[in-house]
Amino acid sequence: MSPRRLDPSASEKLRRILDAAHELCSRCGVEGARMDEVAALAQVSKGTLYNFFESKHDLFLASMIDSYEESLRILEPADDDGAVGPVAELDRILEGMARVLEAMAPRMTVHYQAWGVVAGNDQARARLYGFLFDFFNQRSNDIVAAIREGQRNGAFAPDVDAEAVTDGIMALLGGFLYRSAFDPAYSDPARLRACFTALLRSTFYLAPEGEAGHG
Amino acid sequence: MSPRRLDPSASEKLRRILDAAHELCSRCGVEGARMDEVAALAQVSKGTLYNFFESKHDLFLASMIDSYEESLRILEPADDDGAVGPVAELDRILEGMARVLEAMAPRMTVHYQAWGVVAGNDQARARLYGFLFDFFNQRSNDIVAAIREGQRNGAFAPDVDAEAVTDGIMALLGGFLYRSAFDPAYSDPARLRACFTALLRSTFYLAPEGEAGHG
Amino acid sequence: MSPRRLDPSASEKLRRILDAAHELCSRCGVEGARMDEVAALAQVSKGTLYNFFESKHDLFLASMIDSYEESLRILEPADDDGAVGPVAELDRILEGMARVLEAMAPRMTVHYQAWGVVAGNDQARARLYGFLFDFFNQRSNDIVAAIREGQRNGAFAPDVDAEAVTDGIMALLGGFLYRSAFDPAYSDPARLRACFTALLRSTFYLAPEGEAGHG
Amino acid sequence: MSPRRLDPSASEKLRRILDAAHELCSRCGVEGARMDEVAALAQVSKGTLYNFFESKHDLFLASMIDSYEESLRILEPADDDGAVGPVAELDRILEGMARVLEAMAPRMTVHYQAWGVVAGNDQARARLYGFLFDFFNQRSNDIVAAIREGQRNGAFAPDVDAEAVTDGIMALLGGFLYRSAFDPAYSDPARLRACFTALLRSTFYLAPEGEAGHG
DNA sequence: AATGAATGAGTATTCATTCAT
DNA sequence: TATGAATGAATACTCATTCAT
Repeated sequence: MSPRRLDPSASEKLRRILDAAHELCSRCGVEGARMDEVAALAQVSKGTLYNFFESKHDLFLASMIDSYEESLRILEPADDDGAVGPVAELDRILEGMARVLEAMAPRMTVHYQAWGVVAGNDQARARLYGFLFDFFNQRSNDIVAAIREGQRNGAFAPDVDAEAVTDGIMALLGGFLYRSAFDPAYSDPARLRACFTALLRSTFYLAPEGEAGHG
Repeated sequence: MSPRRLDPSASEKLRRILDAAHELCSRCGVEGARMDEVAALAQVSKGTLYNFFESKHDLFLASMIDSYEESLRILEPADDDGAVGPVAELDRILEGMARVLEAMAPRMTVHYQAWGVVAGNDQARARLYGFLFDFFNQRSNDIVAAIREGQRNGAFAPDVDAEAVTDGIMALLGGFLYRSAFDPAYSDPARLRACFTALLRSTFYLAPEGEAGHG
Repeated sequence: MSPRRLDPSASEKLRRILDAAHELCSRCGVEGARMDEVAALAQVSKGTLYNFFESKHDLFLASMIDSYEESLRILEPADDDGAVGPVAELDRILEGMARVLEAMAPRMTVHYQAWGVVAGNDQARARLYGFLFDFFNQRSNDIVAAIREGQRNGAFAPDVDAEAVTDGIMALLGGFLYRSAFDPAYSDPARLRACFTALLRSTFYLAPEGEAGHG
Repeated sequence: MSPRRLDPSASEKLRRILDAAHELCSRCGVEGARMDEVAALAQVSKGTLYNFFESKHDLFLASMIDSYEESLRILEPADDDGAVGPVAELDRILEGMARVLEAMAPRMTVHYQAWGVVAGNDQARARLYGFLFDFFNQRSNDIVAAIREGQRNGAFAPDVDAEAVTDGIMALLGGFLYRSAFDPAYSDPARLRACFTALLRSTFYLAPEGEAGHG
């Protein structure tokens, strides 16, 4: 009879908690954030926080990894736009990165704090580092594969060191993220795209240079 | 009459304090480090710490900026090796960056914590951000100037976007630093040099491509 | 229609709860025991605990008094073995005490904690102290009565201070209980019986000394 | 120049802390006592409490063991009153026990709480139990030695089981202590002395019975 | 009556900072 | 100027108790 308003499901609560932690972390830093405030902002009691997480460190680490994941989710939906060959594939990957920069830059203050949180806690560090290591390596593998495929079918210059170029592409993203933390100009995805163009297009795309390429 | 036991000079003490702070920061994180431990490791009393610094935050911020400066000092002495033109100048800059990576990578865990320390403290943040902003912009200006000089005297391709390439070069350093924090493979300067080669040489150095360049 | 799954009777549940409390009390102490654990061990919900008891203190106090009662129950069934005079009666009482020691010694760690629980709670203290006061005084009265009866009919020496001897007998039990908490040798009923023999028999039983006694 | 009022020495502070803990323990129980209150009562800061003790448990355990020691100290000074043989020696020991009862009875509420504190903490339990075990055994050895000596030189009846009597004497003290916790009548040393007289004198002192003894 | 997730008052403990010597 | 014992504000965390289902 009563509208039986379903108790906010556990996942809704978890969402509110993670968001509250993120918000406070970006406002005051992990050290400055208090569990009382997290609870108040998430509209749950402090006890409930501890039903979801073992400790403050646990909570904030989870919040920060969640924030990474949230920022990176932007890469995924594009997977199904019928990619038409390695050039388009690489374009798609680069464009994804520009969008990742856009999504992550406002969160860098929070992300960097993760290092403070995990320093001196081997388990937490392993978890965060593992997450980042895997993310970067998976992206790298995708890029290397696209370049090799392009070299095989003649779309890309054959003498390019695919691994070095891939390292460079990933590094460009990392470098913009790094710099955006203290220089907002580098959170602009257009600026990253300009880098891609300047450093990559002329280098190894044969097409933009007409049929000539480097040779 | 008294044995005139020479007090260790203030600068020696300061050195020991900064090093102790750095050491503890890398072992336990800023939050986990205690002033007691800093004092013990630096072989001074806790009171002495407060003769040098206003607060724990001040001390660790100073330690981290000192660590940055220490890592970047490697760039400076080379300034006087009679640079013979923009190509050599750029080579020198790139080589300096490889050495900076080598020097900074082992310290990244500490450096990243700076963000945690300064979050929620406007003054400290301004100081850290200002330091980094200035460092990166000065480097960028040097590089842009070298490229423009090279374009003016025909050493570099004229159609290259000097600013975008410069952003890219700086980003490569930043990106390697970022990634080295969780993937030791990226603290290897040889890997960064390989990136420079793959992404830059063929792009805008006219020389390696003969007098032809891109067109 | 419904399968009429018989709920375990309330008394069964109560039994499980009291036993669980006792078990945890002896493992971790009252302070260390948590209601969660009691509920889990008793296989009821936490809410059910509060249907039976007002509070944690109430529950543990009840558990401890129950444990006392359980240990002392051993004294009762013997009441009906046709006692044949004060000597046999006293023997029966002493033997009962040896059996009480045997039953209580393993529970002393728990019993002593009762004082911690009731300290600072006048009502609870009154309840526990009242219980113990009554038990000891009833036993004392029984013993005094037996001795006086024996003195009246010539079985015991007439010059013995019945009250002092009774205090002594009760104290022997109390003393063994006290010491058994930290020295397991004193939980051995044979050792208590040896005390009774050494201190009591020759003192005021006329019988063992032949018809002569002390005079 | 200034009166150089010596900082209260550490031992003075320690004394105040232990006494404050004892006081609060007897008023509210260990569980009910708060560190804030201990600090206030001892006129030190909470931090100082933790300079002396690892934890609340540690502090109260130390306070309780100190309280035992304090109560038992009453036994020691008498050692040098030229004891004139085993009868006087035993009298001295028994009188010491009566005085111990007098000193300890008001502290029993606190002493019993020790069990609550050490339950579930193996190390603390070992420390408390070890202390009590040693105290009781040392007293027992003294008593057994005095009885044997008396038997050797004919002062005591030779057929008395020295160990059993000793167990009994110690148990009388323990039993009075136990009972005094809930029945103040048993904190009266005269009542314990009456027990000694009733149970011991006629039993194995040869003297009071004239040359006759038991037979 | 039974459940157990949610609550939040209560407290032990920490550690940056001070200051008498 | 150096020391380090003392301080006490600050806060993570616990767990008895409640109550909607």
